[in-house]
Amino acid sequence: MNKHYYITTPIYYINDVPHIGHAYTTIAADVMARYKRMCGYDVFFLTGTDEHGQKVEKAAEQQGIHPKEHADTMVHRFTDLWKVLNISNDGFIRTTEERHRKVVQYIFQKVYESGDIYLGEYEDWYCVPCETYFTEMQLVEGKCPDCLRKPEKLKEESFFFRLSKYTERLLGLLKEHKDFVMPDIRYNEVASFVKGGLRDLSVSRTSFNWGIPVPMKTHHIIYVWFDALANYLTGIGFLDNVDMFKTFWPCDAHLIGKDILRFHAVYWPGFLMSLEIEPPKHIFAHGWWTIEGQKMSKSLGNVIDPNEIVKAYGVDEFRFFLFREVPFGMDGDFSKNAIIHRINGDLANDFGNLTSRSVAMIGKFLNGKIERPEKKGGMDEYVEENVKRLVEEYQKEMEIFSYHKALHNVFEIISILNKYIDTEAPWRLSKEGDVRIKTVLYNIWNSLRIVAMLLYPFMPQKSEAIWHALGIGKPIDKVLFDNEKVFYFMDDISYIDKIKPVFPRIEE
RNA sequence: GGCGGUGUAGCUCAGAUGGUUAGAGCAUGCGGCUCAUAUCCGCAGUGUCCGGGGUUCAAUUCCCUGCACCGCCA
Repeated sequence: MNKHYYITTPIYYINDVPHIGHAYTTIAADVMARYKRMCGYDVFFLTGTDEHGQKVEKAAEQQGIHPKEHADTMVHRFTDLWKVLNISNDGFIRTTEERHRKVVQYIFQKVYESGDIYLGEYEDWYCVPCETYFTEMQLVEGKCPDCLRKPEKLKEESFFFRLSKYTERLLGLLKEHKDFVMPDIRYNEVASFVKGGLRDLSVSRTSFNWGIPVPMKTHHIIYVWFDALANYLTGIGFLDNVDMFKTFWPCDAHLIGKDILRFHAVYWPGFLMSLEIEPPKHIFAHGWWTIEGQKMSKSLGNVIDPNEIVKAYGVDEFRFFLFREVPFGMDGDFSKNAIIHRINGDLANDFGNLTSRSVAMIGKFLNGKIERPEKKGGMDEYVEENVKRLVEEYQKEMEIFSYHKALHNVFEIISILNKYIDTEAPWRLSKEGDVRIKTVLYNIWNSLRIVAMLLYPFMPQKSEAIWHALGIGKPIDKVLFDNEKVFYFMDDISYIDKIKPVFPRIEE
């Protein structure tokens, strides 16, 4: 029985222009997917697009095309970006797919039959000039918060999900699984929200048509979260591939932005409880990125296209920056200065230069091949022990999505290696004809090989490049973590010598 | 308004069941090496640990209170 791992991103709204936030969640999931594969797991990594709703309907109408046609065009903005960002997703789901329609209608029907969905009336405020709906709470002194005109009250027949019924069970779930919602701050938020009592949830609309019809009343459209969340079931074959579904469910981790926490941590397990399906194991909510210290917004015009960032700095550099700069879970700031700083400091100076000097020394002092270590001394033991220790730390941190700390441990190794070289001065050992140069360069070669592997989930291409520089031919993405985390001698390597910088400095 | 969080070096942050010189990275200054991408290594700092009060032999760390900022909810 293989180990399995199922990780998801949210499905992104097809009308949105992909930005750094979309890239962030997706890369975060990709990092974990790659890490878990390396650890020998059979991974299913799912992402996709949410293609229903009024906005899509309207956008299509304006262009005089069918909403599906509109979606078919727009979806490429996401799928193309995932190619650029080197995303290794195993599945991609679009809510307009037939397999999804079946699942959503099936579960709606089932929940309805169990009595957890009932027909009621939904009240809402609608500002005609702004063409926007508001809840009672959003109104400013009874007026539209945007134009301050008086909105009209709309009453709409709607199906409701009996969420209130699940308050106690949700509290139980939270109590038993302290890591159901991560990080801790988010757990507390969810817990206090549920403690406050839950209201039933409107799960259908009659005010637009673009969506999946309610099976027993087809002029009702199944509303956003009921439709969207179900993608996590559809994506792994809920109705059409029962074996696969059983293999991967319950989901190991839903990665999301903090804005959609409640839907994932409260509504979703509520739906699943009604369906008698196990809830996911973890919901991880990450923070937001500001741009040059400012909130990202269309009106400020500071929304950056991730494609542009990649063009300017490189994919792996971008991927690395996102998780090195800010603890995963917290908010962060993306600035030109910060990314250049990270690239020059961490990647070019510390790591890249370490790689350069190491391979150059193997070329110069050992004729391009590592040799079996002969004699130990100096920092040799210290280096091996610490690499071992830091690899273990790295693994612990990766398990709990502490990417930032995991990377910190990797850079600790890099720092030790730079000191090691300085202390042992292989150029001196060489001049003196000391055989220990074999040991020192063997240790450096091994440590670097391990470092490249540790960085692989974050920087797949650069890691592969470094393995090549180390003379290793086997593809890094097929490697097993446990086999590679130890020091070993390898005869079957190609000639190692000076290389072009893997991470060139960026001149400011 | 309710609940929760944060406030530590120029910047970003870590930290201690209370106890001798409060840490890291970056930035700054000085020194060293030459294998290396003018990279790397070493040394040097600097701090009213938000304000006030309390408990204690001893608080930046615990308690109370005030201020500021942030998050969730209403």
